[in-house]
Amino acid sequence: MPTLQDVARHAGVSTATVSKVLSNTPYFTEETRLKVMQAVAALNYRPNLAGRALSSGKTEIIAVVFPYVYDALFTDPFVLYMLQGIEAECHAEGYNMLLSTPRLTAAGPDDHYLRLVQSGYVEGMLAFDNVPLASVLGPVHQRHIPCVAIGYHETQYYVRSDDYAGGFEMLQHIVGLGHRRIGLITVPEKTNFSMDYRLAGLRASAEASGLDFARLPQVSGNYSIEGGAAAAKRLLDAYPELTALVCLNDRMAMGAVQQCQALHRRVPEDMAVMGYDNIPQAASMLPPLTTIDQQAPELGRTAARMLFSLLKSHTPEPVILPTQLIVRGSTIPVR
Amino acid sequence: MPTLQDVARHAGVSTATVSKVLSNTPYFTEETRLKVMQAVAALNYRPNLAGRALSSGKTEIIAVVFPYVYDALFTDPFVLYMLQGIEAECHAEGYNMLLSTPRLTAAGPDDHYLRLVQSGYVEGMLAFDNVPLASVLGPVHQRHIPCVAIGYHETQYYVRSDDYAGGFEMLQHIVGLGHRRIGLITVPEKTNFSMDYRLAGLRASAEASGLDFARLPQVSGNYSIEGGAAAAKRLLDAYPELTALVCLNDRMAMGAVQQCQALHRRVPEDMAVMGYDNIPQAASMLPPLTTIDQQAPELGRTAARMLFSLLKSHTPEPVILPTQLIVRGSTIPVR
DNA sequence: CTGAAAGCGCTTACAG
DNA sequence: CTGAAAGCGCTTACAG
Repeated sequence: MPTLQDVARHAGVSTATVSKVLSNTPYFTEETRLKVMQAVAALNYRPNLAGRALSSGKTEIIAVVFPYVYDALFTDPFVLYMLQGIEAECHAEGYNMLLSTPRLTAAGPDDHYLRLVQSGYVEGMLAFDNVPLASVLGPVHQRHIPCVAIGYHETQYYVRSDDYAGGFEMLQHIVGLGHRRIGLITVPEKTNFSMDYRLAGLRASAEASGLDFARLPQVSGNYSIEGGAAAAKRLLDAYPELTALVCLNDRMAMGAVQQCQALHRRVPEDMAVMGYDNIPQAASMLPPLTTIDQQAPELGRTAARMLFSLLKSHTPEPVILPTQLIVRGSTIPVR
Repeated sequence: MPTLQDVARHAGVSTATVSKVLSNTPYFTEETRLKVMQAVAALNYRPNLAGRALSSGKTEIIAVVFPYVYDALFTDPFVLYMLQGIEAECHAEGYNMLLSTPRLTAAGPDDHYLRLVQSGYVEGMLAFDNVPLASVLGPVHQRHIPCVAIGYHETQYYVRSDDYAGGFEMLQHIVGLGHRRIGLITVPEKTNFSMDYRLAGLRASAEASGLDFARLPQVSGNYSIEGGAAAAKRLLDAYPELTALVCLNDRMAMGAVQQCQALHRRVPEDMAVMGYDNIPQAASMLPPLTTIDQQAPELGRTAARMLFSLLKSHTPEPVILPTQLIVRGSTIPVR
């Protein structure tokens, strides 16, 4: 592969000149600029990023960190959806995404991750940091690597979706439709901060409506479609009088809808079902799913934008993205 | 951050010694080895990968390339599912994945991608190269970067799923259940090699069964759930006598099932519906979807294994992964 | 406006 | 068994 040296030789200038012309330093005559660009084109030169990284620290790589816990990472469409927003920004800025999937235990992230963080390879990090068990940010802060977190662990730069408000809105919608016999499909507490805040929003909403939250039947569904279906079955068996199921994510809601149909309860006529996330599939279910949009692509996009702002030595403000109620066919007024 | 120099000083040896000890070169006394390791631990040293990359070309990074065409990349669970297999191997080998998503047009991949390929940053590549429009491999071969392709473009090292056999098996199953009035939900030809081969398999199977393939009603569904639903509607409106719908992927099959239910055709009693891919959601639909398993995680895992084999200077054989018919509740014998 | 030279942090023949 | 030294391909004060 041709190097800077080759270009310099070909253009009859010094390597310093080539380097500066290529990084758009002003103060060059049009003539030398032209000579350089022609040599670059003639040799089809592209910079060796390892060389650049070593001398300047610029690698044009950011790490996107998704801790590898539960099955979420590779089965939740939400992940891919958020990645879409990150990709869009990276592409616009000419950066590459390095996908890091540390194994996370109470002792912290694994060694492979530590190695990456301290490798000098990544200019910045975007960390999905939402597991109460442990944060992935410790080693990042220690090395002073610019980082934006998506989640609730304490840190300077972060983006969050307003899960509390989303949870609040959710129950408000259901109650507004006249439902009072409401079953909740949740997840084990303290596995994910967002889920805990959604639940807190539900609780506040229930109390604001004069419902006794502690009395609402609640079963944990473990995130998946199957988990949602199983939870729905347990709820409906034990509480046949229910008229609405409120699920903390769309996948569990999908399972709940299927389970209702299998038990010959029509959705929405006999049972209102509501999800959370607004994953792409939610709109194309039958019936289409009422849900809370947490703007997954925008979440990723905003975090990426903040990171690039940081890399340009600005100090962006944390962002809490609003949620939005999306009413579709799976919820109608109670009969 | 501490450097090799720091470690050498701390241990009272040369940098060459530290470097060699860390790369497990033999011929060192237990004593110096110990001194080095203690210094490494004391300083919490981790190698700077840019330095290593520059001097040895080893970066511990492979690029995973998914061309950005259609909506597939960020909406198809299949992508994430395959990535899971790749991640597993990378993690085992201590490598990192750089996710590259070149915009692909007939003129080839975009400039950002070319820059990456020639950056000296990636030790090897795993390319999802399956779009007839253009290949992403040109610049990779030109720079002699070790590369394994997942797809049908011509290249030395590749992994494919046996789409032709899968297509064949598919129709064979449906015909074996006694169905003769079969509608096909496909995609536009020449947008994706795998799809074309599945279709070729269907054709061969039809002919082997004495069916006139050209006469089977066929509508293009454009990959998505909505596309599948719309295609199913057009088929059932025009050909109410159909008893089976064969869909070239699971997402379209999901849409087809929903459409059937919306039109009050019960699945599987009134209409058998079959998909292809065996994405995670297929098993948890209602009814669960009969499909062809193309072993997505194994596809990614095999490709990654081949690449690591290449990086160790072996010459792996191309692999064609067998497909497997997964019979679930969405297909039963014709009445 | 342009260039000589040092340096980023590693690895690797080559000597001994 | 260990080390001195060159070199990987860039960038960046510093001079002029």
